[in-house]
Amino acid sequence: MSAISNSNCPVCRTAEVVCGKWTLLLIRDLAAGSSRFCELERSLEGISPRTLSLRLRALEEEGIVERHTYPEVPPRVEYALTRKGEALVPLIDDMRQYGTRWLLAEDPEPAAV
Amino acid sequence: MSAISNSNCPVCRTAEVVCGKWTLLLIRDLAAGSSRFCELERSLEGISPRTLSLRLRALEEEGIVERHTYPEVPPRVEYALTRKGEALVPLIDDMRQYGTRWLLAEDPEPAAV
DNA sequence: GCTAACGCTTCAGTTTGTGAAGCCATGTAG
DNA sequence: CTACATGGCTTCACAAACTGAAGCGTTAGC
Repeated sequence: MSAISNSNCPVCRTAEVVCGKWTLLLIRDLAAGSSRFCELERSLEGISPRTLSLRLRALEEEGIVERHTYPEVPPRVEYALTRKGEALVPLIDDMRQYGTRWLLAEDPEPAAV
Repeated sequence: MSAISNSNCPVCRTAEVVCGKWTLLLIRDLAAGSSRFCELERSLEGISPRTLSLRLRALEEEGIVERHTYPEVPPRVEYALTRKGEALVPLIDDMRQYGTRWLLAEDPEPAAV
């Protein structure tokens, strides 16, 4: 995604980090304990390996994901959230709440909070 | 964006609604009181009118945005968040917090919450 | 020798988003 | 009378993002 306007606006900055397709789901899976490329690939049903690779690289550059390689055969690479990445988890929790209440519930307008 | 995998997963469902470029910023502006097309267009510096139009239409179909037209000259159209749309505001607040703490702060790892 | 596993990369093709221009109606300025 | 502005879009040609299938390099198992 090319830049989103105002770079002093915290919402815009976060939007830039987060707005690629799959990004939030990828972070969700990393937060849930997935760590290997093929594991993520299977969990994110439908993602192309190219996109996954690009996302991981971009998030690594942002300091949101850490990459550790182990020189084994077959090769093993593990990805994990940094603290900066974990700080995005509340956002995902909100998404889960929203989806549960407004997109999946039978009664779309439940009583109260 | 074409579908994201699992349609029973609340996070995936929310991601589908929210992952288009500009969507979250648009909701932020609607939450902040903007309501007219040209107002949004000016506020979302860099958005193309086509994209704004598509976003508004899609969000209207989702029941997140309401559209009211007034038969005046020049014509007036006002957009507003529904309750389902307002329910997304916490997500934007999280983004603001995240952006402020992790993307704009000078010390990227501030003491505590 | 064939296949599978892992972590990718490459390629052609589709989907999304951009930026500039245009449309329709009217009011106001020159 | 003509020109231009306003609001809310649509249309178009182009660029960026994403997809799906195939392939690569290494080694282990059948």
